[in-house]
Amino acid sequence: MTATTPQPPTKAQLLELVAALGTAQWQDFAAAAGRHGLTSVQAKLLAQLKGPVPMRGLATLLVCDASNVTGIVDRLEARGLVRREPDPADRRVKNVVATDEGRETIHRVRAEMQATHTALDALDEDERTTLYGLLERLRPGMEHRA
Amino acid sequence: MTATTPQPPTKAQLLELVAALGTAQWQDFAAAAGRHGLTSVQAKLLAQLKGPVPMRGLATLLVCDASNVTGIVDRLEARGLVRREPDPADRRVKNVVATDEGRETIHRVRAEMQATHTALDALDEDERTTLYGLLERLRPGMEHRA
DNA sequence: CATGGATGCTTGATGTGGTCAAGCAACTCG
DNA sequence: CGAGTTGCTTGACCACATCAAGCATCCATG
Repeated sequence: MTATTPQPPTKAQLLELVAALGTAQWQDFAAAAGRHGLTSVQAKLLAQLKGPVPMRGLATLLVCDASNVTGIVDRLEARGLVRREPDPADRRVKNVVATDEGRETIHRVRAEMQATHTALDALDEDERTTLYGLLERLRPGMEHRA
Repeated sequence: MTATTPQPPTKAQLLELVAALGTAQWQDFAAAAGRHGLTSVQAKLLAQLKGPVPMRGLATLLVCDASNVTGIVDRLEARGLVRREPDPADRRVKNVVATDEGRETIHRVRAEMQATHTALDALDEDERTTLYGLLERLRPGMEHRA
């Protein structure tokens, strides 16, 4: 059942498969976030905070309106997972940083994505390298969206 | 450019890459749907309708509450993209079917996912076959989520 | 400088998507 | 027949998405 397949998959099939996987991983992420009382969007925002990020930057990263970020950060801040601090260089800007608890929480969420982790275990190192290489070639084209 | 890479990617890196690709594809899908006046969820529902599907089935497919489906189908029906028809075998059930316009619309949405299509063009047939095989091995583990 | 235009953030209005609890109609099975 | 189950809708409520408006601050140009 290995590659004796003379039939390469349709672009549509491949597309569908990528979509299914993306969805599955997203569900897994959302479920893990939910166990910690976070919505998936809140968790996604938290995941971006490796350092201080201005509100505007978060809007860009999340591909949404800036006014939207205000509310999400409000709720995260209310739970003490995130802090707004003034930017020393520009008083308009508020930089968002994860608190210790915030970092801890998002770390756990990632670790708890069991379905995704066990799925990846199905591949050995060579296969992962191959997959990584192929996926990386797909990425750039996805990004230059208008 | 075959496997002379001695460094296999971390699971975390691979995971992140899959997530990024899934997000990019989703954005592409949402944008295409938006151009036709549909939200991404509406388009996703429409994409499931290859035949008649009961409301309950849609809830399962979309992994959400049945009460949620009511509203989404309401809005699609108001635009004439979808119809509710009674199930001959069970009068409780309402089967949702896409209208001609609905099928046409979702078909166009798929076709307009330019970023995704051009990304896939970066791979030749062999690579697509390889990728498909690898991704398929990932899928089952993603699905048996509780 | 001074002032006009950009930029960063928040607020408010509005629509959609998500949950849950409750309700009704219809099926099923003892 | 009657009790329980299932399928769908409704209503209440919150999160998230957009847009338009507003305010503070920055910046560039005169």
